[in-house]
Amino acid sequence: MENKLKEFRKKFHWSQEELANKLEVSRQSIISIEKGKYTPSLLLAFKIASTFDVKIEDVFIPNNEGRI
Amino acid sequence: MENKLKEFRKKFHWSQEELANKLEVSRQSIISIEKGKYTPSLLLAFKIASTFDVKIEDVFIPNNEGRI
DNA sequence: TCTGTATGTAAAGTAGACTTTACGTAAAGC
DNA sequence: GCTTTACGTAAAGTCTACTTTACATACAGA
Repeated sequence: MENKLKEFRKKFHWSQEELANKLEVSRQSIISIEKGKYTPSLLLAFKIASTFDVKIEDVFIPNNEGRI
Repeated sequence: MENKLKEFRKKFHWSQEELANKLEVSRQSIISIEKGKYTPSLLLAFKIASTFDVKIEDVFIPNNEGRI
């Protein structure tokens, strides 16, 4: 699962910590998602999309290789 | 997190087992999601949406009360 | 040089998504 | 009555999303 979290965050000029606060998650979660260490839950994905005022599909791109 | 999984499944005239096979998950997962026992992972949500040829937002509706 | 801001790694713990197995029930058809 | 199909519950196990804490690095500015 690829994502454009970092691009969107930069676009809004937010630090990882600011974004974490807005999303009510830890900064570690932001780092891990940006670095592709894991894919967020559906709920967090919804929150991320609405924070950037876009659709989930605009931020997250599922891979062929994507496991369930 | 509300969802319209059952509605879409009925619309396509699929049993829970058929849908589970298409999505490559267990029938238990389908039951649990339909019954609202848990919300699927982002990857599974993507698969569900593409199976019904709609967007994630068409199937899943985040609640106000939604925890992360 | 010291301080603050931003980013990153590592490790251990908790909660929940998902699996497998097994069993229960109700309806439909022979 | 028996079998098949569809739906549901329960319980125990695995994996991973997410947390907290602590430490490291690099850069900017006074």
